[in-house]
Amino acid sequence: MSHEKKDSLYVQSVEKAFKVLAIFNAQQRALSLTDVTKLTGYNKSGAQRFCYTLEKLGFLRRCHNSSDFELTAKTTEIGARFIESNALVRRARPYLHNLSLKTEGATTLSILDGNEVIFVSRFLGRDVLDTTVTVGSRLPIYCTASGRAAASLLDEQQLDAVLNAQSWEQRTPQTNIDQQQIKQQILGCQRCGYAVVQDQYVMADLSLSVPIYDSQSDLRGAINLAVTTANYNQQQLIDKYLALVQSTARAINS
Amino acid sequence: MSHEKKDSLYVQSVEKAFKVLAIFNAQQRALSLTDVTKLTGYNKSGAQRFCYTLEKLGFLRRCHNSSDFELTAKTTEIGARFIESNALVRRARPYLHNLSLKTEGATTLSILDGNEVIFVSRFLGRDVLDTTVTVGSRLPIYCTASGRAAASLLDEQQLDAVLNAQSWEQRTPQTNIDQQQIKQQILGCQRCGYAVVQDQYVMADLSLSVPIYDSQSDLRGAINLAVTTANYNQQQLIDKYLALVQSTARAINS
DNA sequence: ATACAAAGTATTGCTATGCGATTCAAAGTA
DNA sequence: TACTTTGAATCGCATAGCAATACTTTGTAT
Repeated sequence: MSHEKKDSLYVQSVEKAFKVLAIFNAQQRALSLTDVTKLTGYNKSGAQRFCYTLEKLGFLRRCHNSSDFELTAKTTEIGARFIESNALVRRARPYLHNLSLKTEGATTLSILDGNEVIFVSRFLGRDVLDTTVTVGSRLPIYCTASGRAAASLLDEQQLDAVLNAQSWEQRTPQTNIDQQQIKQQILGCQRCGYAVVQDQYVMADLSLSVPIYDSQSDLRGAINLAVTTANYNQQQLIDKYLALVQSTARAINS
Repeated sequence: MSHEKKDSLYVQSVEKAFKVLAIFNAQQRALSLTDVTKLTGYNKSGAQRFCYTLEKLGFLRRCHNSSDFELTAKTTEIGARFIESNALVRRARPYLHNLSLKTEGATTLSILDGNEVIFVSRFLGRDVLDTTVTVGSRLPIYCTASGRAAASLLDEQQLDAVLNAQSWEQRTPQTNIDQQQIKQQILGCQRCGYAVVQDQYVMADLSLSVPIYDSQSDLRGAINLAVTTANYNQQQLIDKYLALVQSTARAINS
């Protein structure tokens, strides 16, 4: 993160504040001041100042009956304005909704951001394991269909850079963490125009993704249809819905 | 916002950075540096410094083929961690999903934040006008069922304060902006335990809300079922679904 | 109960950081 | 080509943010 920014325009306090917000997550929902010092590396004064400021601004609050801090609903506001304003997201939404209704699967639009994709639109159908992933969730490239499809829009040099930066965790017993194999699969997506991934990020998840490139905004991403392995296998999914997902992507792209 | 904070713990740069992010919205998606100076009141240098910093941090980027700034998908990340970590949101999600599937309407969970509610979970059904509102959207109390239901959990003094702070816009030709009448309606919700609102925020929207209080976290909010006036009138909606929405709320509360 | 430890809160003086004025460069207009 | 407007870079100065420390509260062990 802080690559020796001796940059006179760079306001360090802003980075520090965001770093405090960034240490909160599902595993660390409630953090004391001393937790914050440990997780950020700041000293007591710094942690105190930034927590205090973020509390005043309404992005942190004290947990009920405790002096610990937690995120507030207000943290969702900034991102919501992105979602509401982004042309690609707005354009894609009705198509994704429709696709979810027709297939009863979960549909998402993701956008490539750095070495991961971020979910920016999501519709859950009947046939879906509702995991905790939501709009705003950041997911790796190597073990998600969305990630692989989006990454297939990169040239080989960019792709290598992105793959080198993956954390390569064994998320499920099935997760393939062989970088060379994944690279070949993504290059395969480049040719066939879609990615299918099963049991790689969570078990029982079977996903079919098609890349999306918005030339207007120069954003790379993918739309994804997720179903459960209880109801489909890979071939069935492709046979039944590949054409539909691809035509949805075409509609969004135009 | 900046109520004379001569507070030595308060880091003003953080506030300034968030203010820059806050000027972006659906109407103002792409802003030049001079736009930013005008909308924030900062001078050229300040606007430059904060835009530069936020760009480095990845929350702003340049629009394609332009020097204007726009929000990035990364802005959704902080909020996503709230959504993923908040106990109430996690608990409510499957119930809301179910309610949406059963009714084919759109369901939401909102949380009271200051003088508005914020959508923190949302499921769209078949029968729904997909507006631009999403998770993270901030909505007024006076003209939404969610807002009124949530506000019905406040005592009279708090309620008056919240109502006094509303902006009382005539959002549709039907919007009731009579503060006294709205107050009476919210006091009515307190007694009957639900709120029904039609055509107040957008036309053709018909919503039924029940308040939610999470004693664990001391959060006040509401769940909402929205359908279109094309398919239901108020009485039909109540007859058909009030009991279901109420039992959903009970399930979430326990 | 009392002493002790640990965590949170408040204060203060110092200086590095962020400030705004200004200059420089580029792009768009007439 | 001159002129206007906007964005990028530079630079001393003062103040905003810093770390140390003192104070207060809460929890724990004796």
